Amino acid sequence: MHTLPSVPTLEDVARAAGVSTATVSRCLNSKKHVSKETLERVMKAVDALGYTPNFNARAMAAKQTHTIGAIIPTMENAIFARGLQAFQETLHDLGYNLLVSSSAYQPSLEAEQIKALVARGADGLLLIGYERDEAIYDYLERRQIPIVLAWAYDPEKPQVSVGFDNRVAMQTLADTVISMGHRRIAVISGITTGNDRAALRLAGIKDALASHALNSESLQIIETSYEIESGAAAFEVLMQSASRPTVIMCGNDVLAAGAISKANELGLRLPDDVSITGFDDIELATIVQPPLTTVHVPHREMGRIAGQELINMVEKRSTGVKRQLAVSIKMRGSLTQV
Amino acid sequence: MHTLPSVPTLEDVARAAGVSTATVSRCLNSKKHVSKETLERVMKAVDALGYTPNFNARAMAAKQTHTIGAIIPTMENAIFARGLQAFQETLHDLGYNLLVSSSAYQPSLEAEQIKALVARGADGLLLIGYERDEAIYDYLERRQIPIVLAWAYDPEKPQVSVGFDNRVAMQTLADTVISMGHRRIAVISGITTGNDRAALRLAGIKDALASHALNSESLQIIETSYEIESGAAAFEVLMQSASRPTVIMCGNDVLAAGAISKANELGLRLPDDVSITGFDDIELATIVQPPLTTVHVPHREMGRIAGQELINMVEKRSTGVKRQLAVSIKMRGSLTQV
DNA sequence: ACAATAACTGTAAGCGCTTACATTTGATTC
DNA sequence: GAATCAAATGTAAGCGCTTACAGTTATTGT
Repeated sequence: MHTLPSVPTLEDVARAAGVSTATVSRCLNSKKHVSKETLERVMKAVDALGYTPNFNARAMAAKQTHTIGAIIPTMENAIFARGLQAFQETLHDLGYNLLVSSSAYQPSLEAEQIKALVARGADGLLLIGYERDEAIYDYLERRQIPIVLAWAYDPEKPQVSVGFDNRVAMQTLADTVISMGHRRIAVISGITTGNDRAALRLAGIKDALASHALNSESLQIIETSYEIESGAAAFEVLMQSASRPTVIMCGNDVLAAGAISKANELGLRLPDDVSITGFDDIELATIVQPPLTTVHVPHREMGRIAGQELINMVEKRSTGVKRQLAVSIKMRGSLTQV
Repeated sequence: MHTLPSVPTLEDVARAAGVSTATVSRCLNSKKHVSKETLERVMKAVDALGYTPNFNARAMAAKQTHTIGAIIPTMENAIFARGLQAFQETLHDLGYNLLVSSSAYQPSLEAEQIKALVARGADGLLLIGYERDEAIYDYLERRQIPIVLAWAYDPEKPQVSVGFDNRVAMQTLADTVISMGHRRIAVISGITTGNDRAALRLAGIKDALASHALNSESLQIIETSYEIESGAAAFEVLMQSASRPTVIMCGNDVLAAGAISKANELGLRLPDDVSITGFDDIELATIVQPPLTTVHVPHREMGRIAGQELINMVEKRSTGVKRQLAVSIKMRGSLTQV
């Protein structure tokens, strides 16, 4: 027969060390105002009992959790992986933890997750892009929860963001494509509803067409979810159309990877039969055959800066400064002259 | 001048609805023992105030959080993505939330994360593989936190697990490889220290060699981290060796993808110049060129069953039943006769 | 008409911490 | 040696919830 597995509390530690709970708490946190001997004795008791502070109790009493929440549209592919990794490393260095959840690209789910994270006591939030209900911004404002938006940058918007101009970035890529002689351009875009990045990238392509005095009416566009299979399916549809495109510009690398793998499956020769471009420059872009021409995004830098900026706000060292990052075109084998 | 942004509490709702806090709490939770009119009135107040329950306070009072923790070795690639997705969907259906963190394949970090998740009040935990310090199992036992281990299965071990026999699975693949005439076999394995899955997969290959009366002394093995670049680097080394292998068996699909992309980069023709195999059958396996021959793992099924099993344990409906899942060999273009 | 029962609702005691404030102790100053 | 001050520690009041228990009212049976 053995005793009930009771979890040790602060009080147990205090009793074991022969001090008050306040002293134990001070040992565990500030470390100030405690004599060296006491500290040692308390720590010994902590070890002996295998004590771990109860996070929820601590959060409730201290009204801060040292945890930051992040809500990204998807975890299923690597689009946000590298940036988030850098974000989390930065937070870790600054003494914060990260809680991540995914909204599956659904605004309503995102709203839910935001509330859940706030209810859990998140000290700050990282969100992707600008587009969301005004009520959510109000909600966060009211609870004084600092947020930074990543993967987007718009000087006009009031929110603090760390990112790049999706529209101009894609326009630049499209300019390159056009200058390489392509005229029959097709687009596999992400769903633009509720996703400002997808919408802006598409707009960027249209901008480029317009600036070259090309008609964007005839631009073939398929909007589909950001998944490999969707990219593959869309590619097949586009290649069956009457006027086959000479290039297919994809809203991100995942769609492009799907397109490339479908092309290989269909026995098409890339880039001679058709050129393909992506966006993001994730690992996948270098794995596919041929390697993908894409827009390089400084994921790690973005994550790192977002982390610093957010903690600055959380610790009230700043009210947040917007940061625009530079992107660049990464030329690889999937795009060729026509 | 506007009022301080104070967050509404249960008490505020109670006051607004003209009832006691207990009643509000009942409305929000059990819904039983409350009259219809009261419920309605309370809900109206909840809406009006924009009230969201404080998770930490709730956790502390109720001693359960309806959240499950999962610690996976990495989030940087998709190895665990699909399984985890299914796991989380299952939890969601059962009314639970998921908190995920990554141990970066480091046992000490995993231990830390486990404690953090427990401190946060996780009702149960999903862990990958068996190999970890006994002290951790004791710790969890003492706090009565149910766990299920996934991605591994060993009837001898006491812990509840949902997975497959990594050793036999890899042995089966190696058998196939050998029966296709390959004799000069090389291996790119994950780091086996602290990773039972990697170690067992490697052992499986040796088993196959032994059963074909082949000498495993001459087996070339490179142990490296589970990353694309590592796979690429290891591939290059192996192909420079005096007796070039005719096949390179990789510890997982990520390493294999790295190998394949390096092969393409080097201008090698696959699978004629060298065959390559993987393990896991993640999306990447179908994207690479040629598509990867690999061991198919039923990720979604594994995640789903793990979720059900764990919640059964959390809700004390069962003390947990181990589940072995079947895997299969997926033949694709990267493996050919020699 | 009255007791017994059922259906709601309220009271208040924690849950395990942090921290403002009070107290004690020991060192320092004149 | 009394007064002053700083450092270390203790006391106790919450933080925002849940829930056992008690109390109230309405309903039912006889």
